[in-house]
Amino acid sequence: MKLEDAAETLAQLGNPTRLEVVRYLVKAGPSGVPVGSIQKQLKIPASTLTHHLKHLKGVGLLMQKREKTNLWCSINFDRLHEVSDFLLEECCSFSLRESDKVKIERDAA
Amino acid sequence: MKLEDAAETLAQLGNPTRLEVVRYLVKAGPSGVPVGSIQKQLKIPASTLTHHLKHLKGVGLLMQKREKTNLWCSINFDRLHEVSDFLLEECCSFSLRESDKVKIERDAA
DNA sequence: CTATTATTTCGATTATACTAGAAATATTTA
DNA sequence: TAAATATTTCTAGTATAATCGAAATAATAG
Repeated sequence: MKLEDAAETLAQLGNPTRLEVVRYLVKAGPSGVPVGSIQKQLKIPASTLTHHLKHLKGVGLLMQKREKTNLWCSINFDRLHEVSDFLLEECCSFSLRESDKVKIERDAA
Repeated sequence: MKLEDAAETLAQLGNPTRLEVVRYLVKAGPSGVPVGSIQKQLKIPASTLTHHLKHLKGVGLLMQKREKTNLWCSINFDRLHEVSDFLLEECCSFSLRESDKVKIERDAA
């Protein structure tokens, strides 16, 4: 993943309203939910929601599929993994959490 | 990690210049590097760099330590893990990458 | 075709972020 | 104290984003 793409994706995730939508879609799973359900559940004005969904779609985090009058939205888990991976790329040897370090010390003792 | 904090942290990571700094610091490891080294290596104007470092520090991604005239900067790996974890929280059952799915199918065959 | 439901576009307001040059401050060395 | 190096503050221009009501468009059902 290129730095510019990762930055753009992270920027889109960096809006509270959008992150709330993303979290909702993550919980919803691969089958997704209609736009209207997101709107009602999270109480986001329709026009605002459309605006944010366009952003999420723009960076490939959102997949959409029409069925009757409803537009079903689902998260692109692979894309979410990609950006998550980018953050920890090339830091393997340094990336131990404090909690993990404690665990190692305990094992050694 | 609260959604608002995660969003704010992701937003800070979402700027290309800052993400470049973060990547540089991740590669540098726990010992870190002085502000001036970042500035020369990444060719970021000093005032711009200070501005961005302040942002990164503000969300706890950056740690600083003075030594003589140099201010050494290092990444807070724990914080980086936290935000990375947030993205995939509560999606365990759905979070398999396509590549992993293929592997499972192959094992089953 | 009309009514109903779902979603998007338009338009306007308001706020916030990015950038970097110049000057200021701090810290060390001579 | 003076000079050198490192970093920050100040300031200002420019751009981009968030928000949402009202109106418009799509898609289906009756």
